[in-house]
Amino acid sequence: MNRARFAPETPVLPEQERAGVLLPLPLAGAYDYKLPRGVNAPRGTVVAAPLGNRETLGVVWGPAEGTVGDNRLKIAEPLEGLPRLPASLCDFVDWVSAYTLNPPGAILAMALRSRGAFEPETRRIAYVRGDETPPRMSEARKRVLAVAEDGLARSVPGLAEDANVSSAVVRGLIQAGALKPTELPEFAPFRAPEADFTAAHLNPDQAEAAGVLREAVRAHAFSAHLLDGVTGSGKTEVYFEAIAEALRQDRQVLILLPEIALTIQFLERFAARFGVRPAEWHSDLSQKERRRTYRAVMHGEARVVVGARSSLFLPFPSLGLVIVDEEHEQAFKQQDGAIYHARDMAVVRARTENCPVILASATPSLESFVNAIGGRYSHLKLVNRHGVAELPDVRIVDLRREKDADENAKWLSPSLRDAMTQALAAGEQAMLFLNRRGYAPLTLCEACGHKLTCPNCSAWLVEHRYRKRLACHQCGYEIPAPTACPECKAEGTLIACGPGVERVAEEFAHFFPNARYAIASSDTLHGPAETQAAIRAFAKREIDVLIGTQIIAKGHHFPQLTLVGIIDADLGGADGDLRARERTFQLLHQVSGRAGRAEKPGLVLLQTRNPTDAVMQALAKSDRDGFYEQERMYRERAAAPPFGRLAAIVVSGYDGEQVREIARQLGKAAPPAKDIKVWGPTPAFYSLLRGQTRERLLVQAAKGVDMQAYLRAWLAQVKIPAAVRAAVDVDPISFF
DNA sequence: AGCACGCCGACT
DNA sequence: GTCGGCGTGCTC
Repeated sequence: MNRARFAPETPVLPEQERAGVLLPLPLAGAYDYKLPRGVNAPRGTVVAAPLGNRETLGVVWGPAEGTVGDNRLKIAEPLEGLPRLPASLCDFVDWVSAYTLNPPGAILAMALRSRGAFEPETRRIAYVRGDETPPRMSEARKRVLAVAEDGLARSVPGLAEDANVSSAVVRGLIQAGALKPTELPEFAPFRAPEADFTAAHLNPDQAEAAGVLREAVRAHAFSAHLLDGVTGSGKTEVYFEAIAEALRQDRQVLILLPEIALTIQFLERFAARFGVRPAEWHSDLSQKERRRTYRAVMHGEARVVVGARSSLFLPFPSLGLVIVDEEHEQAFKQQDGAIYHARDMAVVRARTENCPVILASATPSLESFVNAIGGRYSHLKLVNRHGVAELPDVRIVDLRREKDADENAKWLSPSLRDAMTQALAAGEQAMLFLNRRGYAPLTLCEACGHKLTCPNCSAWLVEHRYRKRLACHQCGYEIPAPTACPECKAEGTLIACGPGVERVAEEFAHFFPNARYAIASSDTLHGPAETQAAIRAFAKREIDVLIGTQIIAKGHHFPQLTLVGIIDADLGGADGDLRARERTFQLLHQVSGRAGRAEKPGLVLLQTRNPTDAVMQALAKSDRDGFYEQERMYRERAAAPPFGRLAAIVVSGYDGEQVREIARQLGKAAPPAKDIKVWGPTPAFYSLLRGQTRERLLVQAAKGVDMQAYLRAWLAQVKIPAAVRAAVDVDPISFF
């Protein structure tokens, strides 16, 4: 690490400064360190801190606490030549720590996640043609000089390779002065997006929303905005205008996308508007790319960053706008390590940065909807659908009533098959949607009733017939599909229960042997590349029917797609989860939105056994706001979020008995409090996951209650052994 | 998170 | 008799 150097002769000051230094480790708080004599390091200063027999990064967090004896303090040395972490980021780390009940160092670790970013820059020496002519010339030397003629700087191995000589030849030429060294910058710089690279063409709705957002960016103050517009209404163009304004104001922008939406298409769209791609931040970046991007953000050189959850913790020195696209997506909820919701934390980050935040969605989360209705967020509605005549016609197919003459038909109702026949005859495209990967979600033995389950998880093994394997979708455990029951050993008695996309495709192929179709799901055997290929083939009309999971619900506009069949609209509605209905509505609404084109509205067939259910009715009547209103009232009556508060504690570990014991102790230790109820412990939905037993406790509190204070007081009562983990999830979104 | 210290099995 | 398994505890 590049520490500051201090001459040993530095005059001794009367007092050596001490400071509280936060280390990126899950420790209870900051540690006291001495600073080198004469050094005064403000909050945010990055230091190299000795710890035990090693050295770690740390950040000056505040004044020393003084609880540890002066003689035991080690010296933390500020790293030279690097900016401090912005004070606003330090405040944000503290806030997230207090809110999620994670130690501050654990949150700081997320902000220092690029290991190499604080190492000194490596110098890269390259060579160009020098002034000297070598005293002795050879064929090999001539070739090298010929390569160098173009004036481009190359490394020694680069020159040797291009000239097809050994590096000894190159070195000889360097010695002779025929090649001279130059220093290359470590990384290619990020090019700045241009606010006015192309002009936007906005309809009046869009222009109005863009005006509000531009004004908010110019205000340099916190404000929150729900950009609420149906699929195809042009939300992206609108928030691009806010980005342009932030660029004009010389400020940085963070765009958060759910993992799945981080696509080439988005980057290209951005480049078309601003001239260059934005910087990217996500888990697949190589170490080098991380370092480059982190440093560019830290120096203010990366102006716009598009990232997944973890980009929230980047050290922007002048953040002027935060955008969360598809803000309702569950993918924003970080479930391991520190548990947090990136959408909520994005609002907090914007507040600590004193800048606006835009939440964009066609189907907002109920929380955001309530905030917008209640006036806490500005509500920017886009109602016009670009290039599409009208909303699709959504019809309910009551599976209880449809009698099927054809006994081969298990998942495709007569109505759906008829509509399909018509669409294909008219030369149009169709989509079949089922949010379930594989062939069948359950395999059981007809003879003994044994269900095939994962040995590490309390989950069924899902058959993947194409691969001839059974797989656990929780932990990745896989076995070749057995021919005999592992329990009773009977041969040929295993039967597949229920449909997955592969099985729907099989039935489709049976009824439409001449149709061209493909399956798209996130399965790794077909691979993401194959899934993208299927979607591209569909877009290019090389296939007529796309059968897939939620992967086909997002993005993409298919102009010839007029029919969407939803195989099982009830899936995911019955698990008793608080947000199950909201999620089902969001997903089905999104899938339905795929259907329709300029001249002809689309048709959506919704197969269900609960035709009177509010979700189905809202979809059939295109009554989104009615559904939200009903859901809002339901939550309000139940004092459920956002009208009440929830927290969950998940106790997990490999020793099941120990886990249950600790969970019991926690349950007993819950302090009685007015307005707070504690439920459980009960086994979690997956009571066994990756070999770990899991027990769950749920805390339900009235809206004004200080949930964190209660949880802290409670958890302090119980000693949690190292082999057991008690993970606190404030504002859980699913009850798993 | 690392890393050391500390008590119980198969080996240079 | 040691080398080494990872359980428990500490790091300013």
